[in-house]
Amino acid sequence: MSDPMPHPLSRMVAKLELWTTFSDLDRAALLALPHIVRSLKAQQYIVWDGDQPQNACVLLSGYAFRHKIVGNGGRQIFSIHMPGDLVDVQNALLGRADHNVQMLTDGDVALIPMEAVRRIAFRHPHVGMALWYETLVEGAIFREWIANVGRRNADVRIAHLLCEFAMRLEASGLGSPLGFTLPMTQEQIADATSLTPVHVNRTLKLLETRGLITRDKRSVTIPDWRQLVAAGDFNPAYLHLECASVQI
Amino acid sequence: MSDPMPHPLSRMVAKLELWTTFSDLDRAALLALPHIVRSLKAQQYIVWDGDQPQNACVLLSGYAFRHKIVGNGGRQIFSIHMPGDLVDVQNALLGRADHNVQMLTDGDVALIPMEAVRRIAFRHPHVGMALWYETLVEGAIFREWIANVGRRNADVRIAHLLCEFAMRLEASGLGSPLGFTLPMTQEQIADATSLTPVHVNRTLKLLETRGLITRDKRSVTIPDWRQLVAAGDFNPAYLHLECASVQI
DNA sequence: CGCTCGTTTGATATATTTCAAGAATTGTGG
DNA sequence: CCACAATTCTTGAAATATATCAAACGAGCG
Repeated sequence: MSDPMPHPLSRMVAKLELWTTFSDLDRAALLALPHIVRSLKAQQYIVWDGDQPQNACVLLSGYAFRHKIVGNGGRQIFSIHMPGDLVDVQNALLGRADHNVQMLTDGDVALIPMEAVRRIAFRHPHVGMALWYETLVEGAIFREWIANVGRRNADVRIAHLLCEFAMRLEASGLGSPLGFTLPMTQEQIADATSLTPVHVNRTLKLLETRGLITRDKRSVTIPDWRQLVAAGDFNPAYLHLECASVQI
Repeated sequence: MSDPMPHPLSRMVAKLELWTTFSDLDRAALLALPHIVRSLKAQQYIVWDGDQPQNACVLLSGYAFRHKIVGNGGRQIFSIHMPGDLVDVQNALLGRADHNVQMLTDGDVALIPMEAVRRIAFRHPHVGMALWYETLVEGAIFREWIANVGRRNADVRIAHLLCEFAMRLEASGLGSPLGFTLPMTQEQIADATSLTPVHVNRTLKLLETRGLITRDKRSVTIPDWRQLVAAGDFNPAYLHLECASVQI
């Protein structure tokens, strides 16, 4: 009488349904997408900058991130992904990858032939629409990151990153948003906030001193959500989760 | 025997056709989109952060930009738009605007009821696909901006901005990419590159001293495209214009 | 248990910001 | 079309947030 094994893509479907309502047919078509599951190790690449990937990729478990290396050797991280996220349609659909997608931790991914994704978008307009929405929201998040990296100080940037991660965890129904493990080294946090590992270290310490967070290794607890939101200049509107009625 | 007055939306259609091939029906449906044309003055807002816009918006002439104001009062510009660009579907489709869209210069826009856009995306899958592509490419550009602002020095950032602008001008078939007028004040350049107006001024002067650009008021000429590309760490791959065979 | 990778801390360097004021350009009303 | 007002641009000097360099410390792993 245990839970039936959930379909590997069900988390992704649930996430897409944040944006539209699917008919049973739409849902069935999504779950019927051909795919193979791969287990990957931390640090393993899913897509390399310059690749011509043939598959879309859904993260089933673990965490992943996207990044690019610039001319002076610096690395910039663009996003952190959690289970259920479509970690790559962009590169696959556009034909040639313009950035890297890499595992942050060990985890599983599902690879879906891009042709099948294209087909489902054509034949099931609501699915196509949901994919478009997904891309639009991602764009909104990128805009916020440009502002974060461009116009906020180190402490605000990091607080903002923590708020976003917490809120997206909550929206994905993964763990508690006020106490979680941030699966990133300080160097990775630095590359996500355009800082130096050294400065990230000092700034995290500062946030802790200010009573905004508590840390133990990589686990973070947030004693007072409102305070962290204020410190991080965090306005969740850009995540467009209204309909999902995510509240912390 | 003069040119027939071109359809106001034809530039937009041409731009979308960079991403797919349309049937005559698709093209006709796009040109038949209901719309009203508005003339706007420089600085006028098209969308305010927080709005619930009911229309998508196509830029017909002039320049526009998107930006957001952060908590400390800083402004971050996310993109510069030129004629033919869809300057707003994102806010209209997502329901509530998460940033501002504003005219950079005087110009005309076409407002299209969002419902009509949604309908055409449903009924004309190739159009829906092109819109999705458009959004994906925009995401790629945002990623590059995150990297630009986050991991490059002032001189490289500004050179990169100039390269992108030149290349997109060329791709849009507007003016010459090696000599153009950048319709931005130095303060706006500062907000696009996350710098200070003062520092932009000094850095532009530096680029000029290094022989990378020549300036006269707001017009810029690029004596040697390759050199500027090198100085700006500019790799146009992220614009995904391959098919458009844009060469400078 | 030793090694590697990540974290922590200190001292110093630097790119960029801030503040301030004058010059030039653009816009505008008479 | 001129004169005044308002931006925008330019330049200098001083301040600062963050980067760089360097080294020790700690924790996980084979």
